[in-house]
Amino acid sequence: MPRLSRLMSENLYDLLSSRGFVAQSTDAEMRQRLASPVATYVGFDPTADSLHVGSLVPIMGLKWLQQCGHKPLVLVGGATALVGDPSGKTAMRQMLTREDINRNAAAIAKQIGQVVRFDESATGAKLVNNADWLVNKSWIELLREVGPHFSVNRMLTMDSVKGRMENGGISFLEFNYMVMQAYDFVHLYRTEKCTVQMGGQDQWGNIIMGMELGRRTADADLAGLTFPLVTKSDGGKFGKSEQGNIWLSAERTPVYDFFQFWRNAADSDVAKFLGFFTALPMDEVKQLTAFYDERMNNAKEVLAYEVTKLIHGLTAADQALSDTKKAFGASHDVTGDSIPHANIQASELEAGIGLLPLLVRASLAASNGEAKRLVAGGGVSVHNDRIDDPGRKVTTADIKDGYVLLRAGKKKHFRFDVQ
RNA sequence: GGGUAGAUACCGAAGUGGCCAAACGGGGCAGACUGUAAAUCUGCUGGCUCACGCCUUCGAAGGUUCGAAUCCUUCUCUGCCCA
Repeated sequence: MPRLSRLMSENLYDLLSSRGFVAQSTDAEMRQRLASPVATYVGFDPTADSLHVGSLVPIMGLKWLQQCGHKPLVLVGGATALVGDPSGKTAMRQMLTREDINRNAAAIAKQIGQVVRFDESATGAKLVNNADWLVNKSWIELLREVGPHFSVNRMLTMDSVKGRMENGGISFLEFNYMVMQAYDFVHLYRTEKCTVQMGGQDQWGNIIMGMELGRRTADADLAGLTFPLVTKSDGGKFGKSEQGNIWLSAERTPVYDFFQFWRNAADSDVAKFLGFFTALPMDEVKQLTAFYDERMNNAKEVLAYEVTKLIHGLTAADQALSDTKKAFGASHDVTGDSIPHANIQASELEAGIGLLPLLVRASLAASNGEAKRLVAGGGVSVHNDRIDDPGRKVTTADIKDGYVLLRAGKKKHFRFDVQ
C-alpha cells in the first residue's frame, strides 16, 4: 500500500490545507502540533437520526485525521441537544427526549463509521457523549468550577454572540452553550488527552472559550482549527435540493437522488467538492477539472461516484452510476433498480388513471395543482412524449416494455412497473 | 414591572374596510438554449375542481360590519427604551 504509507507520513495540516479544509487556526504552529499524533475532537448534534451532506466536511476531517495517525474523538452533543438548541432562531426547537437523542446518536455514529474506523487502536475513533459528564452536574457545582473563569465581557466580544445580539438577541440558555462546549473540551483534555478541537466556522468562538478554560483550569495548551463553510459558487445554500436537505441516510435521501445531487454540481464547484468530499489525490482532482467544458461531466461523474461510494458503499455506487448512465445515455434505459419506481396494478391502467394524481403518487408533484402547472408548463412526459392535456388518462396503451415512465423536467423520472 | 414598535405566504417586504389568494424582490419549479453545467430570456409559484366556482390563509381567540389582512377587545410572542 504505497499510497497509504505516504499518507501516514504526511502532515495532517498540509493535507487539510491543500484540500481546502482550513478556514482558521488558533495556533500559528498548528503544523508543528500535528507533526506527532494527537487526540482531536469534533462535535456533532444528535438532533436528527441522520446527518446531512453539510456534516460531510467534519467527517472527512476526521477521516484524514485518522489516516495521518491521529486519534479522532467523535463527540455527540447529547447534553446540548437535551436542552434544545435555540439557534436558528425560528420557533424554539422541540425538546428531544433522552431516548430520541440516544437513538439519534447511535444512528449518527453508524454513519460516521462508514467513513471513519472506530476501534480500540491508537488511531481508532472513539465515540463520546457529553451527556455522560454534563447531565449529572449540578448547577452550583458547575458554577463554582467554571464560573469564575468565564468573563462575560469576553464572551460578549465573541462574534457568535455579537451577531445574535445585533439581530434578535440571545437567550441565557444559548449564551450557556458556549460554556458547555468549552467544558467539553477541557473534559476531553483530562480524560482523553485531547488537545485539538476541529469544527465548522461557527464553532470558532466555542473553541476559543474551551482553550481559555483549559489554560485557566488545567494549565492545558489546547488548540483548534475550523473548517470553512461550504458555499456554492452561485451563492445558493449547499446541501439543499428542491426536495430539501440531502441526507446521508438512504431512507431519507435515496441513493439515486444522492448520486444525482453530486452529479448536478456546478462546474465551478466540482474541484472544491472533490477536495472536500473525496479522497482523490489533489493532482488528480486538478487534472479532472482542468477544462471548463463538457469534459467537466466526467469529473462530476467521478465526484458523484466517489461520494456515493464513501457513504453508501461500493455496490450502491456502482448501481447508481450504471443506472444513471443508462438513463441519461442514448438508450434512455430507465429500468435500473435504483431509478425511483413503484408497482402499479394492470387493472388500474385498464380503468385509466388520471395523469395528475399519478404524478402526485410518483412524488413528482406535491399536489394536483402543482402537477397541473407542471403539465401546463410543458414539463411532463409519458415515456418520451410531452403531454399538454392535464386531463390525460394514463392507460394500458402507455405501457412500454412492462412499465410506464413519467418524466417531470429533463432530469426527474419515475417508473411504474406494471403488475 | 412601565413605555414603545412590531407579528403578512418558503424568506424578505408592501398592503391600513370591498378592486386581496394578497404588490414587489429573493428562492423554488418548468420551458428555450446547453454538457444532467453556468449565464441569459420566458412562464408558473395556497388547496380542490375540466371549468363557472368553492374552500383555507395575513400571530391566536372573540367582536363590529352587508363586507375585515385592514376597525375594536382580550391573549401570545418578538425587538427596542426605561426601571
